[in-house]
Amino acid sequence: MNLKQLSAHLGLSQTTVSRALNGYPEVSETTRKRVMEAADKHNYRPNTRAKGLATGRAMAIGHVIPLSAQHEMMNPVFADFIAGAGESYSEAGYDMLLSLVADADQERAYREMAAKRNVDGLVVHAAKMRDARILLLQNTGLPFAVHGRASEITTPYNWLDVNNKSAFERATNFLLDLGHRRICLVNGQESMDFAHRRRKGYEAALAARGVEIDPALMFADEMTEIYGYDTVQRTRSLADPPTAYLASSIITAFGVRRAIEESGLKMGRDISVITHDDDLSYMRNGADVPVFTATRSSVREAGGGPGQPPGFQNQNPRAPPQTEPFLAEVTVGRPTRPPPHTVV
Amino acid sequence: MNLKQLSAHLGLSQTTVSRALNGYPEVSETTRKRVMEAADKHNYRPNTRAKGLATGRAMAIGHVIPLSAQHEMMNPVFADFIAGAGESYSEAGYDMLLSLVADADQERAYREMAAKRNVDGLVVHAAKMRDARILLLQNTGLPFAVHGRASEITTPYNWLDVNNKSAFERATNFLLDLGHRRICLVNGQESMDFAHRRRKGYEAALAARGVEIDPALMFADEMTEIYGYDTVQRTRSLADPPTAYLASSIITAFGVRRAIEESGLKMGRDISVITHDDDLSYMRNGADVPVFTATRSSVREAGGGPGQPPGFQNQNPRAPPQTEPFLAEVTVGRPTRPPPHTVV
DNA sequence: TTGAAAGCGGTACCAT
DNA sequence: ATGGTACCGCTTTCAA
Repeated sequence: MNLKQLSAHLGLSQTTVSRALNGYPEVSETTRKRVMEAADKHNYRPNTRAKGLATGRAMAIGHVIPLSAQHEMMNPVFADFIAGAGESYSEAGYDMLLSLVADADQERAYREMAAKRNVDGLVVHAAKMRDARILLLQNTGLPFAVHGRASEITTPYNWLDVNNKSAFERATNFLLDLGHRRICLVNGQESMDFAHRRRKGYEAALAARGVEIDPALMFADEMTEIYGYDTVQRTRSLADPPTAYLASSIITAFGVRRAIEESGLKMGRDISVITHDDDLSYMRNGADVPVFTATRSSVREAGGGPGQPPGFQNQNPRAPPQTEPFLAEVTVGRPTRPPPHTVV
Repeated sequence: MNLKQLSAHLGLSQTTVSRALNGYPEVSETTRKRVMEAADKHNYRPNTRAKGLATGRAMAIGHVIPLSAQHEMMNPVFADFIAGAGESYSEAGYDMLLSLVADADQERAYREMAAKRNVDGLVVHAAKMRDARILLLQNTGLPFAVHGRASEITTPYNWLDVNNKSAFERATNFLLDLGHRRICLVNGQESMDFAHRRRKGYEAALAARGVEIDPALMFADEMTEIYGYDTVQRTRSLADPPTAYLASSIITAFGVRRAIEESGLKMGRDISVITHDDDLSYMRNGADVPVFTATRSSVREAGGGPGQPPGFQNQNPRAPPQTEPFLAEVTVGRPTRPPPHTVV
């Protein structure tokens, strides 16, 4: 059933039916009611493509994931973000387009998206410290927002990020409070912005207590299970091995635990592991610029008015910051060896 | 730059330019070359919506994930499937539409998709034993394929599934070979088709060796970490506790391991844990029906010709079965207690 | 308050 | 080999 058929069926013009359906004020209430009921009865839905052609809007938001960061999808934060965005979009009548693009094709991919006009805007995932995509996108003119940040990019752009630094500062403080002084950071690759920020949080916590920041205890790599495993193996042979591990991903923590089991150490007594997968207190890039918001609830609350792509509109600057701490997994204990330093 | 502008620029009709660009044979090679070069130079890309309107095809495949199975996204198999599909789609000029739909809205959602015509076909994820979506979709007339199977649905439909039964049969045999006889199955909810099949595999392996199938060792629930944890706690107090755990998800295995650590048992000596997240030998639903194929490589090899939505076409029946075993995590050992039964 | 008609940006049929 | 034109389904201006 399309508009033509529906209007013929009603003995009205397409114009009137269209107006009635889209809430234009000049339609009489009786007509509108008739139209609405008929549309409902025949399960009429406007053809997205035709509507888009006529209005110039695609009614879709693209989400871009670099193929290299494909495993990002296995991240609970990502899953939550996507679910929240998806829910919000569908409420607003938008579709979500997922694009996995190979790192080499980035440029072509974005130019194509801009030219094909099948999305109204983009959300870019897995931001790197100096993310080339941002400059690329700024040149295309396609509206976009970044999930994460690119700290080394100075031109302004919209972003939404979890509070990585404070999350890791908090986690580190937690371990320090238990008496740990040799805390091993099992971090993601430093080219990823979040990993860099997490290290900053870890270092800040140590520095605040006057605990030595030992490069031999800081690791950065792709967050696989085997990486967690190897890191433990490597650090057990140190002269002064860590009494705690702070892992950046639940998968990596899995590997850490497996290695600890095999080493014969008693978890929670000899050793602690904390996986702070993410702390979902999202940060926003300012009050006076359009931002994209995530997390299920915040995406929902930011849901757009008619004609407003959700996530690309102004955000109430007085809204309280979102705080949904998300601890994927915690196993803690005090170290058995006496703390080598006095607590400051 | 649109077709009109491009053709004006070239002094040709839109028809000719369109034909040149779409590879129609009646265009002279000189003209085609001129057109191609101009299109390239001006970075021309046909407007997706206009093209779709004219051709009646959306150039997009929808992927549907029930909101209740949102955590499916954190599954490595799912990530791989999506990445493979996405890659294949973009090569064929298709987009991937992701739809997270609430369980209650299923009916409405599918009717809408069918009516809005913004996808050419659907892929349904997280199949249940008796998945109502299949009947729903069959009524809409929208082409679809199921990732997974719905064993209790008897009407024919297209599906692609991992070989859950044989994967778990294999894993169970592995443990049996090590001498284990009390193997605890930490499975997903039995309403999910894959969980049911996994149990069948587990049971088949036990039965083949004449090992008792003990309901007290079989668990089924949502595959969270705490579920794995609780299951271990619960089973340690049995008169004849398990010497091995076979977990259905890496996350659940995480919980199993944590509980074992806390119990003081020595992993790999007192106890074994095996997480067989999935065995990617995909099964196809027959040689003479259109199927959807997944896994990165198989999606790629099934990539459609022009005008053929990838994944909804005939598959070469002589293609060798895909075999990419994927063991997320294995830690094994022989049980310390003497095997209570003689090995058959 | 309603309707006719002109686009939106392509494709494809029918001529030439 | 190339071009004119109707049409895909909807929105929107202009006129009535």
